[in-house]
Amino acid sequence: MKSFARHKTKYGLKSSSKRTFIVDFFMKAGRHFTVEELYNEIKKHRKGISYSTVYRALKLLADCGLAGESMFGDSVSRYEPISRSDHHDHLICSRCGRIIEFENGKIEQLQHNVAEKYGFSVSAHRLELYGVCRECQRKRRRK
Amino acid sequence: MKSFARHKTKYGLKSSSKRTFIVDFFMKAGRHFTVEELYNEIKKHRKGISYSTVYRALKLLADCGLAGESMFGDSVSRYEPISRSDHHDHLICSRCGRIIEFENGKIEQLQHNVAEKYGFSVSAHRLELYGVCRECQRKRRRK
DNA sequence: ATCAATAATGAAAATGAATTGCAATTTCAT
DNA sequence: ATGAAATTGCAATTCATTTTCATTATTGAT
Repeated sequence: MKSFARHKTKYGLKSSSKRTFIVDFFMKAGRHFTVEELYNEIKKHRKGISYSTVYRALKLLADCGLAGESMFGDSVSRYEPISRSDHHDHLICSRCGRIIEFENGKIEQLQHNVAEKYGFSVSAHRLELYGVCRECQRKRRRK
Repeated sequence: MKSFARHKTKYGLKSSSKRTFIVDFFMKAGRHFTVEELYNEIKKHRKGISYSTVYRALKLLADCGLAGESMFGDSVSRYEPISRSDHHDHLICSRCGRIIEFENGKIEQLQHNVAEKYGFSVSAHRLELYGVCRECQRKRRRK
C-alpha cells in the first residue's frame, strides 16, 4: 500500500474504513473487476458501501498507479490491481468472458522496434487477443 | 462493394443515395473516423444527411466486415475501412491524436504462439501503442 | 406506371455507464 | 472537543450510443 499512502499524503486525503476495505479487497482479489462487479462483490462482504464510493476508490487507485483501467470490446471499464511494474497483456474469451494475463518480452521488444521506426516515443501499450478458451472449446455444444 | 452487396441481399436491404454516398465517402477516405467526425465531414460535401443515417451506415459496414470498430482510450468508437483482410495495429499519439497504422508479421506470429500455449483459439486481436509522435516531440514547447 | 410491402431516414427520446453536485457525515490535527 | 476539510450516498447530469416512431423512398409485382 505504499504508493497509496504517498498519494494520500500528496493530495491530503483522509482515510476511511470504507475506502480501506474497498482498496484491500480489490488489491487482494488480484483480478479484473468492472465497477459494478466490484460493487456487488463488496456488497456481499460488507454492507453500507455505495456504488459511488467504490467508483471513486477505483479511480483513486488508478490515479496513483495501483490499478490499471482498460476497456475490452464492450464499453465498460475494467480495473485490475497492478502489483509492481508488472505490465501484462490479455487473452479474452469471447464466450465466457474469462480473462487470462500473459507477458511476452519478445513481443514487447518488437513493439519497441516498430515504434522506433515511426519515431514514436511509447509510453504505454495494450495487446489483447480475443478468441475462445480451451474450456469453451470443449463444451462447444451451446448456442 | 462486393461484400456490402452480399450483405444487402442477405438482409433484404434497399439502397439509397444517402447511404451510398456515406459508404463511398468512408471507404475512399481510407482513414479513421468517429461517427461524429464522419458526420461532420460528410456534411461539408452533401447536405441533408443526418447523424442517425451516418451512424447506421457505419454499423452496417461494421456488420458486413467492411469497417473495423475500435475504441482507443477515450470512450468513443472509431471506424476505419477494411479493404481486404488487411489487419493492422495502431500507434496513437497522446498529444495530437494522430493514428498511424502498422503491420508486423513477427508480432502476429508470437501472438499466435502465446494463444496456443493457453489453448486459445484466437479470432481477433488488437495491439495499440500509445506515445508521442515525432512531430509532437519536436514542438514540445507546449503545455 | 401504379400499388403494396417494406426499408431508410430524421428528429426526438431512451439508454447506459461514467461522473458530479450537494447536503450530511466522518476524519484528524490542534 | 472543535472546526476545517475530506468522504459518502443519492440523486442528478453528462455524453456517446442506440432506439422509437412517424414520414418518405425504394423495390418487386401487377
